[in-house]
Amino acid sequence: MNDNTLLSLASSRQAPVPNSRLYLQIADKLAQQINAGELKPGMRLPAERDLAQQYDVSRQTVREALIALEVSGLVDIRPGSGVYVLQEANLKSSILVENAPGPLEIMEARLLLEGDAAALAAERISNEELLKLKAYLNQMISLVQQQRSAEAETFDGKFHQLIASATRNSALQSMIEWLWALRESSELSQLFAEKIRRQVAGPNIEAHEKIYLCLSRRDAAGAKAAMQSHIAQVTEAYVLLIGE
Amino acid sequence: MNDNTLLSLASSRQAPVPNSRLYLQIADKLAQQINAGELKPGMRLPAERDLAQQYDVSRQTVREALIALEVSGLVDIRPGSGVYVLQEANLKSSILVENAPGPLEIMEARLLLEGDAAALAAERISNEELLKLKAYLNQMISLVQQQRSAEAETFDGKFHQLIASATRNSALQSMIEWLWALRESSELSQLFAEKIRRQVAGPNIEAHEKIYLCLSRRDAAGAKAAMQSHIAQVTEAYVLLIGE
DNA sequence: TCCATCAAAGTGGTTTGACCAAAAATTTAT
DNA sequence: ATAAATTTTTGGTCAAACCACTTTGATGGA
Repeated sequence: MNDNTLLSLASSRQAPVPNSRLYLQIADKLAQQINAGELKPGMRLPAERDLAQQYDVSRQTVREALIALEVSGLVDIRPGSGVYVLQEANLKSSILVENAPGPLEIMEARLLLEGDAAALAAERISNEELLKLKAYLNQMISLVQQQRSAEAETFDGKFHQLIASATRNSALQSMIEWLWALRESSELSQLFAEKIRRQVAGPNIEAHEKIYLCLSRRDAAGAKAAMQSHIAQVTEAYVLLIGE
Repeated sequence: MNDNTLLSLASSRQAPVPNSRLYLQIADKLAQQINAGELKPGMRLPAERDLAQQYDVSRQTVREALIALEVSGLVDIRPGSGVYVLQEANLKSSILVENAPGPLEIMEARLLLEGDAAALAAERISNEELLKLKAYLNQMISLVQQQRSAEAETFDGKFHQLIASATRNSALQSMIEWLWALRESSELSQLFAEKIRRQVAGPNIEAHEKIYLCLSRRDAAGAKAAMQSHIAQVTEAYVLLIGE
């Protein structure tokens, strides 16, 4: 019965102690009214001040409850206007990634995505960004020469991230960020990176220089080819490791 | 091929429209740190009072941001103890928070990603999947003939999703799913889709047939070209709408 | 009468500062 | 060394303001 629509951390059905957090109780009550159809889509809820009085809590608590509802997709908060019911059947499909992609899948996706991104970036990158890119490259070179490959890799990441940002496409940028984060959160990928770090001095300087060169020349096709060749090379190292 | 002429009303990460709601800005910053891996799972965030000082906002605002993150499933708030990071590398979170990519950004990303995906799929798709694809296509045709364009579009989505799945690359698949989910969660994109639905009968059957044909022939280059031409056409319709 | 304009009221957004209860860290007593 | 008592830290809640924006409605001229 106690549906506890939001954040049902509770496995216990009828916990004598309801959620200790008041704003979640309020959020649940409102969510139940919405799901029960008492509050129909399009309707405006009472003002925060009224809800506070109605449930005998502070306005602040009501606000927190409403924010929870908004993030859940149940209501739409319109500043200066009010809070409006959006939907009653909340059956949106979760887009959660259950089975994390493997290292090779990540690299294949990077090959395609970052290749395209490099081509786009070549046409859209600003001179300031090119300077920043060059700076990253120099840091990378310096750190590699000092055998500090681990630190050099952080600039490797920044280098690629900056190119993603230069595409002026936040969707592309988000996806590339995600792929890198995946790599860092994957044990297997980390293991590969570790092994490779022992074998080679650090990030491939020449490959990055070539990418930078193509970008500075606004050579989209060249940048794409250079980026894909770079990533393919790293992937190759992965494959060799697996072969062992 | 790379139709980079897509004008970019791009809202880059650098200069996002400062959402008037401060707590969403804070939530976004924290979410980005989590997704970027700066805040790793299990880590405890600074105390609310510290975060408030760090971001130069009130503690109340920080609380609201944290509640949004909790409902999003990124953090776990433990009263009396602290706020802990739950997961990272979750593309979903980018939808819940602001800074959602615009319609044209989404389409540009789809052009690149789904183009590559079609090429990969041409080489890897199974006969069973081809049959399923054909079935989707037939349903689409039938629904379009009955003027039920809205329903036809659901099979449009399934069609593209199946191709993404046929790449055998879960990273690619997740990203394409994410792009579609973005489109559906974006008011502006929905508006566009609605307007287009009134103008045209429904999904472009010929374009989908051509894609299917190339896939069945295992023609990677052809599939990529067909897919990109298809998406470019839809994008073109968007651009025309903006022109009005 | 109509309607553009502007003032007032309503609404969410944010700040400040205070107090509480529970968890965690520290000290004290055994 | 262990257990108990105490202090500190942390999130949870309340309160009273003020702000910016939206909505409403009254006003006044055409």
